[in-house]
Amino acid sequence: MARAQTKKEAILQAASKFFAERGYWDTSVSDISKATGVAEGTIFYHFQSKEDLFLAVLQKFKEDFVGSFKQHLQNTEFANGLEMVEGAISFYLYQSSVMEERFLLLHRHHYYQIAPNNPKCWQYLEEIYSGLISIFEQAILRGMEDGSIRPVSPSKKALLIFTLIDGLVRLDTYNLYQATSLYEEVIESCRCWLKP
Amino acid sequence: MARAQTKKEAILQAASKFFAERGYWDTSVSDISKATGVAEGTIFYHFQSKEDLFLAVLQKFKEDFVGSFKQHLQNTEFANGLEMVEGAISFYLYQSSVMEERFLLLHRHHYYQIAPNNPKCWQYLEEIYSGLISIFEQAILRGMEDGSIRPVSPSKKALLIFTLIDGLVRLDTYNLYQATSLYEEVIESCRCWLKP
Amino acid sequence: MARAQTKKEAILQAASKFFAERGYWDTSVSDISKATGVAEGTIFYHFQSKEDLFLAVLQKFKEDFVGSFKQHLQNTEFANGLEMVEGAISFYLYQSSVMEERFLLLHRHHYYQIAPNNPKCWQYLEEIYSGLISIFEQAILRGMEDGSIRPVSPSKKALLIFTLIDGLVRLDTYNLYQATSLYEEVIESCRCWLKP
Amino acid sequence: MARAQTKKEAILQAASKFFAERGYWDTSVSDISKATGVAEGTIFYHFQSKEDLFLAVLQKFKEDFVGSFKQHLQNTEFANGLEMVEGAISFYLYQSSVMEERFLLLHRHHYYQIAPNNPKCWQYLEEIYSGLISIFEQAILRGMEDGSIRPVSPSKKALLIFTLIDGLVRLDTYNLYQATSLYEEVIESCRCWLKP
DNA sequence: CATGAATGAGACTTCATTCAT
DNA sequence: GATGAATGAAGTCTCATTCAT
Repeated sequence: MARAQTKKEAILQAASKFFAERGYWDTSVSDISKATGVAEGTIFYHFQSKEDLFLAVLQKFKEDFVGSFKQHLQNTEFANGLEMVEGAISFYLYQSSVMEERFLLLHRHHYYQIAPNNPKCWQYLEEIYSGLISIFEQAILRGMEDGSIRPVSPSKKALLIFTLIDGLVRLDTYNLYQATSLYEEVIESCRCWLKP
Repeated sequence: MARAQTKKEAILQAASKFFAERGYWDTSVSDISKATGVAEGTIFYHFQSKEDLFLAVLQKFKEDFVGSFKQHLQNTEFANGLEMVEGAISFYLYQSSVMEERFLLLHRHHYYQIAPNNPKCWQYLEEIYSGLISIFEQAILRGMEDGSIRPVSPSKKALLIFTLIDGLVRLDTYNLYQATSLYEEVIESCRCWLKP
Repeated sequence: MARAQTKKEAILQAASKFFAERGYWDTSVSDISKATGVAEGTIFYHFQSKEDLFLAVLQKFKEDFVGSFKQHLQNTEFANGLEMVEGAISFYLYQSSVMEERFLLLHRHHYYQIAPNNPKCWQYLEEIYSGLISIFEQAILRGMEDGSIRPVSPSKKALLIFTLIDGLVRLDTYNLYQATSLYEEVIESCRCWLKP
Repeated sequence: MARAQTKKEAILQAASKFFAERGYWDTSVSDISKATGVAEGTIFYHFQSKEDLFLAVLQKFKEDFVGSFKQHLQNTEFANGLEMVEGAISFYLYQSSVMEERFLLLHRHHYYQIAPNNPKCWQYLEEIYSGLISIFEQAILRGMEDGSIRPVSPSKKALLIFTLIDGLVRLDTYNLYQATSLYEEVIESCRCWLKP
């Protein structure tokens, strides 16, 4: 993690870590204060409220994660659309093993306690999910164009694929199943859905 | 919801509802007390602690949900294993539309804050998941025997199918996507994985 | 401890033990109920309140302890008054090493929180102390008559001797000093006060 | 009592008074809050817990009382060691009549419920007692050197003398006996133990 | 910009006591 | 005689938030 340049950044970083690892309700403003060495008052100087801080963390997460995902795929050469889908799956599963923290933040449930009464939270959440799903959708579209993928409903299949791999990561994060060990099976199963 | 016969049942019912809808941390014992008309002290007379109450809710959920699922499949005639898999998928998705509360309880994240320090919570959680997944596994095994399903790894495919539909229900519950509208697509996709 | 014949006795015995070992405030009626297998309601059937139960324990203590002390001295032959004083000291220190529980009850401070508002508690307490002190006083009187003790104020010296050995037992009970190891020194010191 | 300069001091003073007069268990944090006009939350801001507050009170007591005792003896001229012992006895008995509160805190039993599980409490307690006893021990040593006291075991006699006068103060505080009226008798009795 | 003492509402929990059975 | 479910007041403690500096 890059060293924070300002107190505001330090707060954001620590909050990110705590919210991901312990969850929203189990993280106190005092925890963040102690971990950063920043006074409690200062946190409320930079962020209107704890909820506001959470939203800032969520926004940063959205930009970082969805952005880095898109960028990775743009910087990589894929022979065709099918391989791009597989590349996206790989990247997602790989990220989950090296950056568990990020996924914990995504899979924590606290959104759904804040979101119903907070349009902004709701908006970020939708943007994250549709951002991720659209990545798969576009890969499928490309595959249909280049013939590596048979004619399917791109949006529906993208949704299914995303749901599948996100669900696996979740089971993994909770230590219920060593789901990522299913890597070959997952790739194979998705290929089965898409190949001509 | 059936009217509770005893105060203990009433507490259990109200706690179930609150934990599912609001989550563990956002439900106070006082909330349950007010909703049931039972004194706070009475709740602690019947349950050692709030966490103990949560465990009782979880156990009841396990017995009710996994039990009713298994029973439904036993009471229904299926032409072959593949149809049994599809029946299980249908039942799961149907349940999610009529008993949203149950799935909210299943998908809440609070387990994962309690489970690490509470073996019993962990045990219930594992039993719920392995109970549900084994339902699919057995249907696949039957299908492989009667030839309606091609040779696959039953445990791996069962895990994938469960992950897929459970993930869809989750997105639905959160109102992110009208995932159950994908019913036909899901059935078709799973058939693609299994048919000979 | 003799097995209790009635529930009331069982309550009294368990309460005695708990009040001595844990103190009044750290003993709950529920503790006594669990330890005896007697229902909580039953305790309040036999004793008006927790304070009332405490008073019953105190009264029993008074009768048992002061009584057994007096009896021991009556049943023992002493060559003269001085030896009787020494015998009383021995008995007190010996009791403290074999029946620590009794002394804990005596030395616990809770009396002084109950006594100010409860004449009965006050009365028991005075009776216990004056009972014990009068034992020493009478031995001194006997010693002055038979010439084994020089002329002193019996009441004052009795009070000093009692204070001394009771204080030592207290330090011992608290594990602050191995006070009973001072046995020889104590006997010698008291003899110094009394010998002709 | 000096007027408190800060809220923390005010809390400490009020806690001191309550713990001494009513004891630990019969003093609630709310009592201290009401008596000082300080919010309950503030008490927990300055002291981690009620037990922590008690420890702070105990430490202050140790420093104040043992310190002022030692200082008094240093600032007073004594003809010899025996007179110094008598001076210490006088000071102790005098203090008990003018600063009853201090002795109540010392004689309360609550230490012995906290100390077994709290090394710091245990340490303070030992320091208080050994501090007080060593005062008498040093006076005896001086007396043995200057010949005003006959050869005795300084540590054992110091312990006996302390136990005696501390026990008397306790009986006095509890209003069981007007023990300080025994002043002459006590002095005479100790002299009997020590004089050549 | 930043601080940290102070707050008070509300959290979980304990417990002596009551009362219908 | 005996029970145990039920109570509610009171306990300790947490925490997001405010405000004077």
